[in-house]
Amino acid sequence: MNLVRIHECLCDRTRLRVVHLLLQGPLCVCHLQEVLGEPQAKVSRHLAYLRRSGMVETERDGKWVIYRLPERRPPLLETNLACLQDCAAEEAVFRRDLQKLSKIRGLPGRRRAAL
Amino acid sequence: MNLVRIHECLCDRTRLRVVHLLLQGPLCVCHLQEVLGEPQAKVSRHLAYLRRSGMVETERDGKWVIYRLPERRPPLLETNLACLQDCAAEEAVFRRDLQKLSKIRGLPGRRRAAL
DNA sequence: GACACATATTCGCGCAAGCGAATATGTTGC
DNA sequence: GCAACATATTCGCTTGCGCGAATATGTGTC
Repeated sequence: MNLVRIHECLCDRTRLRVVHLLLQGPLCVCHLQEVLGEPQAKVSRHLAYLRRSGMVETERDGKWVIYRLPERRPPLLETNLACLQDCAAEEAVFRRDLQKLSKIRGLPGRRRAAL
Repeated sequence: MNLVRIHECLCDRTRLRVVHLLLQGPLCVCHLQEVLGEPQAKVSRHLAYLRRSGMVETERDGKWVIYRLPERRPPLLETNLACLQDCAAEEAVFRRDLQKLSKIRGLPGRRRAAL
């Protein structure tokens, strides 16, 4: 995980939104899809990209796959994630994503995947 | 200047080194070239990229062209530059670049471009 | 085993990036 | 005007990206 890698992960709008959402905590793919409102294949491909880059980790929970930022993060990554956290408030997309996310989470939910 | 743009600027090793160097202050192209040790056309092309993206500004001083980070920076940019400043210490390339830069600057210099 | 749901992968495409080599443009000093 | 220096641009090429469409894989349920 070097600086170039990190920025490569974040230089696409969809991936940026994904990482930002994961800053709030682990999420299953279906929740990510719902918040992003992007086609399934697209989301999945970007998640694969992030996984290959070491930006996210996965864990299977029955039918679902949970994505999370790594627990132990090297300083480089930590610093950049903190930066993203700061910056996200500045752009409307991210604020909207957070709203959508909290709605989905607040839902009575026929599934309890990825809280 | 949105977040994606910023990360696009920083997702290439050469551009990352350029921006990091410019954090130390304005520089003329020839100094940048010397520190980077990359072919002229390559440096120039990446500088053009950064200029088109609004990441850097230029000013001509006789034969030389001086590149600098914008004086007035929107918060997004400022935050990310601070982040880069923090992170650069972690990777050897950047430390080496700083050393080379100070050597060049310390030089008796047949030119006084871009201090 | 068949089905439904969740997720991943493959394919074919268009497009932009990055590169070295060559060439063009701008500036200064004679 | 010409030579020398500084910088920018163009060309032709290869490579990787992001996409939608289609298909494959994995997992619970009946």
